[in-house]
Amino acid sequence: MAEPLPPQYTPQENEDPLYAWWEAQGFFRADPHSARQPHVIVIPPPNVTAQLHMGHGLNNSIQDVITRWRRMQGREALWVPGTDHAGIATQNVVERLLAKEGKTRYDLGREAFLERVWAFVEETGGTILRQLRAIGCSLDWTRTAFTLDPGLSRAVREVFVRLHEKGLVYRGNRIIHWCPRCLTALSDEEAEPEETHGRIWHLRYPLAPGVEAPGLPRLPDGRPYIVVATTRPETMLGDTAVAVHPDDERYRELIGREVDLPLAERRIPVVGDTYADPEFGSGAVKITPAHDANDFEVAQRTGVPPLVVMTPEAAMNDAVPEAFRGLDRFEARRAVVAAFEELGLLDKVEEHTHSIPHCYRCGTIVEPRLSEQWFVRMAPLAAPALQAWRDGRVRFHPERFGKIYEHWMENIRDWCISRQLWWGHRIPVWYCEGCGETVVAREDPTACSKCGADALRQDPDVLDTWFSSWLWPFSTLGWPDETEDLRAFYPGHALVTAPEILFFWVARMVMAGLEFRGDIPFSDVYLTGTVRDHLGRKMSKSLGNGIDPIDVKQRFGADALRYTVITGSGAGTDQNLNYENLEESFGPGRNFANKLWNAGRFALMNLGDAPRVSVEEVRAELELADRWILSRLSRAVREVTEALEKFRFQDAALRGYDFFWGDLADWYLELAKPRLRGDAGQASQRAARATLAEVLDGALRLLHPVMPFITEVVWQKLPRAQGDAPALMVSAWPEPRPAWEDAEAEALLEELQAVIGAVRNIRSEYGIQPAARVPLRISAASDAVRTALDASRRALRDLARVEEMDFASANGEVGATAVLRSGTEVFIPLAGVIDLEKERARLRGEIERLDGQIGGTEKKLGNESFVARAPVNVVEYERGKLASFREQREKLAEKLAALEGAR
RNA sequence: GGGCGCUUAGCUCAGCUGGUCCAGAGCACCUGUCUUACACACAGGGGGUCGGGGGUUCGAAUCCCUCAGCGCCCACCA
Repeated sequence: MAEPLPPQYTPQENEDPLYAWWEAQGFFRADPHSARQPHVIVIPPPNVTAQLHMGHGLNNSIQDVITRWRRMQGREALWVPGTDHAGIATQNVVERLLAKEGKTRYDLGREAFLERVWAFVEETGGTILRQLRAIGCSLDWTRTAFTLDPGLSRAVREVFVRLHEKGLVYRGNRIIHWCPRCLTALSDEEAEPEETHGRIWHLRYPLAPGVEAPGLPRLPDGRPYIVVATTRPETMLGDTAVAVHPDDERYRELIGREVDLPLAERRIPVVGDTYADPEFGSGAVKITPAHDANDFEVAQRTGVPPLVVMTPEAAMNDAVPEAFRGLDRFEARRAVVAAFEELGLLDKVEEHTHSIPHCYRCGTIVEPRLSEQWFVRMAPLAAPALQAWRDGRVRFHPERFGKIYEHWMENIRDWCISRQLWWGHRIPVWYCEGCGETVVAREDPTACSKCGADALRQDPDVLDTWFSSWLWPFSTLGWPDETEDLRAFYPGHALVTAPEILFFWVARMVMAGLEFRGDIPFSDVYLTGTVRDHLGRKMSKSLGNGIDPIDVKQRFGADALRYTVITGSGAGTDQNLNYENLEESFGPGRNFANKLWNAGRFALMNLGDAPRVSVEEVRAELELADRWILSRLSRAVREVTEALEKFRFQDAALRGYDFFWGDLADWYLELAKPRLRGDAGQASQRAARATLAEVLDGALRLLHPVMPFITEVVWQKLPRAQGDAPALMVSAWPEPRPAWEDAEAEALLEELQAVIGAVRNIRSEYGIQPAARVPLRISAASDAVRTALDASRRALRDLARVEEMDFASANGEVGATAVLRSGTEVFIPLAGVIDLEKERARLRGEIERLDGQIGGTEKKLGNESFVARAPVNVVEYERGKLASFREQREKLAEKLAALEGAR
């Protein structure tokens, strides 16, 4: 006889050892030689130095639900783990550490700095992978990947070279987003716009001497001027033209003439370009080609030269007059405005709200800057990726993200992939110091391919971190080699991630998959919502409003964590969790785990170690409750499976919960108790045991993907069916059993539940003591119902505490009646059960009290001065109260009438 | 400036393609109960004019229009 189990489940004692056992058994490993159909998910690689947060908790729980479900369905389920080197993010972290020592990366030099980063990564990296184990993720750890691994680095280089060979990678001098703090170029996606209140300054640029312009306003000294507007006055120091619309009557004759650029004391031309909108402002635009993307294009079209006026740190450089040199861009802004004011050239200043791009890693305002960078030509890659969505080969959950994907693909812009960082994949490009040739190569070259010189200098830049991420679905499987893994596990199936990285990552993976493997990397993209706090704010370190999943695990268990995040929101829907009240958020999951534990305990007490009897063997002995719960199970199986197939994880989990708690625990176990005790004879006991074992087993399977630990713990303790798997996690997903589905049994049991409910309600309404048993008279709605109720006398006795049951009508007796929806009438005679006199007196008292309040309320409403002063809603509130008092009174009067035998 | 999403009990959320699961669940609240699986539980109960307004329909939380609040995405209006 085993030790009796404690009445409370302790996840802390069970989870980690169980995970270790699963792993040791090799259950997480996927075999490329398997004959089973594969099912593949690649994890969105977290930053290598990241700590697990609730967002990870959510999306990894969902990935694990899918993976565990598919594995149980008999698929060769592979979930690939790994981490991302997170170029700019990780480099920033280490640079901040260095700053504490008063050093910069330049003090160390490139090599020593990289050593330092590697040391940091080795020290802190991998934490998050351990944390994923802690919450039960069934990842195949033998395939753990890192974006800077030699294999993945080779993939990166291969891709760069191939794209270069196809002419899809190019080096260009263009306006890019530049972060003056990180000192690197950023992609368009890495510059995050943020609504900002600011100003727009209107500046006067005087025309060069001798230019006639009759229509223009004039300065006090008589010179005509053009007004241009800008939100960044400091950039005027880099102006090299003023643009007007070619058809704009006001300025047409000025095109080709010049204006005197104030402060800079340069003369710049007026050019004609359709970019200038005659409707906007004065219709004239200052052109700063080196610091504005549109201006750059205008300059290209009109042949105006660019002039860089800022340093990489966004201070004014030597190209500007001495007074402004060295000033930070914002200081320079004030200085420029002040100078214009002083010169009487500040036309006006207006409040202005617009979006300003910020660096997605450090929040610094990004500066557009003319710079030489490497780009990927995206249009040719986007076309097939867009087609894949249009063909339905790639689907989004929820669907609306498809339109967002489409819009981005249709308006795709070239991707700036070079970063002026040190941490990352070095760009595989060398420049020959001899002949100036550019060498792009898979292997580090030793000599120039053109002139043979050995004086080669590698491009100092590294690649955007997403340039390795976009290859993740196949680089993790060994590409560019044709590995067994690649053949077996590409293309994959599902991808689960946050909508924030739809463009950064998801869209680009589709492009890369199609370009380099000729096939989509996955067919279904599930976008989670964002985890927020109870005030709707995004959880963040700086706000201190985060919830640590590991803390939740320690206090409530990993299953509770998973249950909460999975049931907490649907696809693309945000989830609010209160960090100040974890009990509210995670208590229900813990309680449910405890419910499973206790149902297991109950089963163990009743089934013991006896070999399991199948339901088929006792088919003839099955009773109503057995047939009912088997029918319910089959339907639950069908519905949970359908929900999973539709990526509706919330529904799947809640449906499993309802079946387990609402049907199995609340009703079946209670109905089966006396039979399991043997009160109803051996045959009935056998049938109940077989059914209990079957249904509990099925329920645990259904719930395993959501709550893997507790379900496995319980399952392991239960008697195993012949030939079953060694663990729940590798056992078979249940199938619906049409043969078990029994509409009649469901209808009859529903009726029994309604009768029991009615009796319980009456007992509670009349305050009948729990110990007291009541007689019951029933007039059944039909013969079938009558037969079923007749057979359920024991259940009525035990669950409703009925002492005797007659099929008879009330017959003028004093008591309480309930009429069920089916028409069945339930009547409890109350004489002798409660003190009728006392109850009548109580009811009369209640009615009197209500009458007083009703009268009082009416008087109040009739008071004109009150009505005149009160807001309308108060009056309506009072009316509502009055109506509810009347309703209550009516109910009480009915009850009283019944007790007076006047029905 | 475009596009999209959300707004259902005090809280967190279900309610799919309009009418037998339509007003639901869990938590919280009230009343009983330690009934030998579970008080992390059991039984019963109170509570919402489904954001406001209008419309379509025999009938709408569910479809359409509009307004408001919140949030997200995209965009070169200086």
